[in-house]
Amino acid sequence: MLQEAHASPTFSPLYRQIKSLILQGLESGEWRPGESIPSETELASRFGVSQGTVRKAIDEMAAENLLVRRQGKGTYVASHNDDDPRLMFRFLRLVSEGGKLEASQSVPLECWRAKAGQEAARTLGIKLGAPITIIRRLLKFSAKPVVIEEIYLPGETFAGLTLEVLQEYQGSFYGLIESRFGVRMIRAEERLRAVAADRGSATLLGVAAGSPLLSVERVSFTYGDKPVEWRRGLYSTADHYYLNELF
Amino acid sequence: MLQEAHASPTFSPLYRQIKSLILQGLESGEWRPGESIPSETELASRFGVSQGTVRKAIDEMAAENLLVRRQGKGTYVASHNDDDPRLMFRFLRLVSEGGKLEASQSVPLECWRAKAGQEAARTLGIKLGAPITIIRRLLKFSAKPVVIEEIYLPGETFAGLTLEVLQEYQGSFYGLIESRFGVRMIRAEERLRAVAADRGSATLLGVAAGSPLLSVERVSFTYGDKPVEWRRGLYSTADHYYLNELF
DNA sequence: GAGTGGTCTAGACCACTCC
DNA sequence: GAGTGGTCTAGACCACTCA
Repeated sequence: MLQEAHASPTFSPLYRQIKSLILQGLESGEWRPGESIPSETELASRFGVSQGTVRKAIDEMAAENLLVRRQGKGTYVASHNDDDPRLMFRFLRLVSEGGKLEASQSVPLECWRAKAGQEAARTLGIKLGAPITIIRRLLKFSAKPVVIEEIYLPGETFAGLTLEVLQEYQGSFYGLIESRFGVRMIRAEERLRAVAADRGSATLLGVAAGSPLLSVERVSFTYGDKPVEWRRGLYSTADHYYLNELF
Repeated sequence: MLQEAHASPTFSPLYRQIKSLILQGLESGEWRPGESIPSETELASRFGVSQGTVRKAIDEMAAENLLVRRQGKGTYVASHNDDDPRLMFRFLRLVSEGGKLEASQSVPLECWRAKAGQEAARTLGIKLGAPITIIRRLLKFSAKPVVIEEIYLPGETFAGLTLEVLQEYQGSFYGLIESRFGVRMIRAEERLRAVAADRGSATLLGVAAGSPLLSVERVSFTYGDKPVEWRRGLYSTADHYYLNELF
């Protein structure tokens, strides 16, 4: 079953093999977001390795935000539907000028089907003309509109997504995607530029047309580095800023 | 010397105590950037703990980019004067539209002394009116100006810094700071906004006045979370973008 | 008190680098 | 071949959670 540690020319340490076995369990849905995975000793005996080896595998996955360890309780599959708002809005980097944490509110505006254009097809890795779902929404902080964004999703996977569903759901967008469609976002890339506000966006955000806005383009990935979301947001950075930590 | 693992109410595991001992060695200059620290076995016997405990301490420090492990050779103090450009320009997130790696070139414009104003004093944690050094410089990619920035440094520490020194130095700015003044940047926070180009910046960047620019404000920290640099950059994002990975 | 993750140890062996 | 970091094991004990 398991590769001998040093037998192969494409050498991969045992704990990485264990890691990818656990990953398989996550991908296949054997352990769902929010649930606990088996204990370290249980996994060790199941895979026929020592507890320390399982531990190292889990350590890495916890560092990648795939798993969450809770001492005395167990190890859990990370979820966007968590009590902790830092996990819930993991990907939102926008902070108010004062620095205090503000509750953000999502206001879905539209949701419709379309066919993938050149760019959407390329970034989402689907065929040109394949069905996609597009969402337009507004993000408000303290009742003030701060972000307007469009979200592009591969249509096959998200067939049941409607404006009503979006309006009803309490919690983060990724929480919805996860619990309703079983798709877990685990990683994203953002490309930031400064752009001038077009008329429509300016009106929605309550700024003058042509005023500078922060353009944030995001591609999100699920297991296996598969892209499953492409979005473009325009951020009004008068009273808020995009915070990034560098290490 | 070392705290018994479980004796104190302010419990701190052994490997964290080892970690802070190694950190002391870095802060005090016992081991300098680019040099190797003693081997794990050596440190283990010196601190009277097992190799595994030292290993865990070093693991964390390597994850924080304070140390670099090199199998078969040893563990080295991370440096901004490294062959690897990913370490050299660790904090620069700007990428050209094509995505290909471009050589960036720094063009120092001015360097003068001043007294800290309200904002500089607060962010750098120094007294109002304390001496500071200000640098203005241009960053070029493929000979095109893309970034104009001003850098504020607490003056005491960087007394010998002049325009000539900046012009002569080959390598990254943090490399210079590190080798010439012994100050290691280990962490930074960036605040991003979209702003309109003022006349002067527009001219230098070769864009129209009023066109949108990405404002990047950075505070850099050295050991002990002490702020030692405040800079504000204006990025022209016509042919480049700011790339950020989210996990 | 049973079960979980968290820490620490001691020892064996492998992979890599350099002489 | 000597020395370094990298992997793996087995076992002990601690801290935390929950019933």
